[in-house]
Amino acid sequence: MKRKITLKQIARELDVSISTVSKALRNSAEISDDTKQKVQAFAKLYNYKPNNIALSLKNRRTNTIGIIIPEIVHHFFSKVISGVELVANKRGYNVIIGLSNESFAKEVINMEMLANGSIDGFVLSMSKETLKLQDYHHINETMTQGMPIVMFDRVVSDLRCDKVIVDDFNGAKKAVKKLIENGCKSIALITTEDYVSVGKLRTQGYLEALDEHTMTPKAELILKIDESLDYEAHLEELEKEIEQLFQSNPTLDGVFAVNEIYALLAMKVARKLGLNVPNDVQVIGFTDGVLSKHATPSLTTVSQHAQQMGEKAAELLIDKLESEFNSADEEFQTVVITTDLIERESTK
Amino acid sequence: MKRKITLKQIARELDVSISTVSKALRNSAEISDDTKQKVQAFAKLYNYKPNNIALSLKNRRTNTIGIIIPEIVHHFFSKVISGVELVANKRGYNVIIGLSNESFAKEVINMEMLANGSIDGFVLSMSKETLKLQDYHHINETMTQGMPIVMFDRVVSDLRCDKVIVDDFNGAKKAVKKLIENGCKSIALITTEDYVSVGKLRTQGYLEALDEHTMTPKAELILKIDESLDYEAHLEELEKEIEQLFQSNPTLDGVFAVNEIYALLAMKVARKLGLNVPNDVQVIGFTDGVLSKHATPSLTTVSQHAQQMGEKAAELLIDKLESEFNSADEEFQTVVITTDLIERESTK
DNA sequence: TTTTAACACGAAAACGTTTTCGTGACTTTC
DNA sequence: GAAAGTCACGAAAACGTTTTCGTGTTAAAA
Repeated sequence: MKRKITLKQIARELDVSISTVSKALRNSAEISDDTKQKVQAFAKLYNYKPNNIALSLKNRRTNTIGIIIPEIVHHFFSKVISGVELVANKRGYNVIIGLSNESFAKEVINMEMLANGSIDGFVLSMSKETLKLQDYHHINETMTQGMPIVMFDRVVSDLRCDKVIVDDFNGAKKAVKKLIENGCKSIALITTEDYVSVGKLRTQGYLEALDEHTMTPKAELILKIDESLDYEAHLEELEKEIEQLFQSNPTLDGVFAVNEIYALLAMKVARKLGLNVPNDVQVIGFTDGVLSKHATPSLTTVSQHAQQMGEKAAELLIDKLESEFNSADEEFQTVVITTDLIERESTK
Repeated sequence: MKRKITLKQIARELDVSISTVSKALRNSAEISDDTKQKVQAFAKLYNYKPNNIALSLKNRRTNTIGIIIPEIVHHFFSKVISGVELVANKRGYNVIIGLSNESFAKEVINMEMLANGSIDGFVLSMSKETLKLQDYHHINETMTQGMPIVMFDRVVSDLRCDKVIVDDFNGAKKAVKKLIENGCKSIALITTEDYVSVGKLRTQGYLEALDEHTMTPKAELILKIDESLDYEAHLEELEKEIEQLFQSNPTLDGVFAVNEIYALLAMKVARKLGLNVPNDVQVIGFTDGVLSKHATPSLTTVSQHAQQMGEKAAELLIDKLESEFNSADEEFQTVVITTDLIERESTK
């Protein structure tokens, strides 16, 4: 088990100084061609590669960016990572991940762990708990120490940093308008509690669309799912709630759901109640995950372009990292990724 | 934008030596209580945290593990990462990801990038291209340099390292036996080309199950999908192939597919041909992804316990890292994660 | 009083780089 | 033949730690 070879070892072996080796490898004009050749050949033979850690220490930059997300087993987030990784690699950066599991404490710990020199900057999406507690001290402290942060999707507008967000409001509005144009008269909304900014905006889009068509929103058509019975764990209760929604609104002919699972469940309930999708009731979801594409009938959704979000976030971060001179001007951008309505079989 | 504070700065500020500060913070007995208190208070005030990079350089270990996977937008792989991250964090390690996108070149580049000091060891699953080319020099070189590797899922048995694999053979066998016991007489297999070890083993399991029930396999019941038309991109062609399979085998009453997509497509085709699942034809897939759970009818699958694989792989790796003394004995384990058959609506 | 021991701290090396600044040996120039 | 310039290389500092080994001061023991 031989260790990796270092400059020092090459120097000793070739009976020159460390400086000479270093310069020879970087093709410095200071070194004679003879020596260069000798050194380079030797280095190649022993497969010398400079030690990243030593470089990081010397340069005070790691060429690594950290990404903090609530969970990774999730089509949207993994797609974002994919985008981040793509541009990071293209620009010579590595990506290190931290999962918060929607927990405030884990988010803080993870960030502190990475902020101590391991990375040059963060791309992050906040955990639900953090959003609920509205405690952003860890974010602020990190930024104060000169470490740039780019937030995406689950952002909070007060924080002074770059942001990449989805056009939740217009995405939702577009979807609901589509339902209306397709002839729906009684459109339900299945959404989350309001503290997740994303859910709130989508709700507003729903209301706005109704308003523009002079339809009055009815409280009984809006179902807010308690986050505590998050999907996977409590699918059946969730289904019951949605069934109840259908039963107490017999005229229901359209559903807009803020995520895939809610939409799929709505279709399932409809089928169970003998309703045909899309003939009796049309359904639109949010997030272009695998479920929408492979469901039967396949689901019309609002596509978020997650990969593009990741790419943009990484670009913003790296741009900031590489223009380090502007310590003063400090201007932050918010990039909005537009949504597309992908029409499939669940709408007419 | 103030930089993070260092030992040197604290030392200068408090007019003591760097050594004293370091020792005081680590509560060394060499330092008087007076000085300790002073130093610790100051450090706390300025939120001192030791610089990870400097520590890594000094200790020659980064407490970071690298994970190389073919893609991340994939339920199985993201679940594995989730498992790796879980135990890594529990044991004080960070996780850095590298995506190969199923490309040999990217796999090599990524590994070289990380192997130069950034990480202490690898968890990896090989790209299809690497498996096809059978070029493992990068793996061997990395191991020669004393960097441990744990492979999972897509492994190659010749390589001398720890491995974590799924019991593909028995998983497949169990599934097919289930179909047989449920009364299927004509069972199709939808699989991949053989060079992906995983596909090969599942095929063998299928054959073995038939054999044990003295059923003779028929070539026309085995559909090998060409990898080049991998899912997502060529869904329609794929569907046609499967439809052809159904039509040229009218007595078909069972399907075992080596992944979710193939299984879902089989159900779709069956429905299209007026066949009821599970009454006319029963279907079992492989991989416990989201699709299986949320499909209609929901899909009976062989569960791979991806998260558990990740956890186990990380444990093996960290165990090896932390027992560094055994440079000689070099014994490697192969852990087999057993599969479970999760019965849902697509079987009787 | 002298020797010894305990105490509290500092200097310096080491981890592996890059880079600045010398410096000795030649070569050129007048 | 002396001054100046070029060439090829080495010493050392710096990045931020930890740790080993002094060392000067004071208190206890002889």
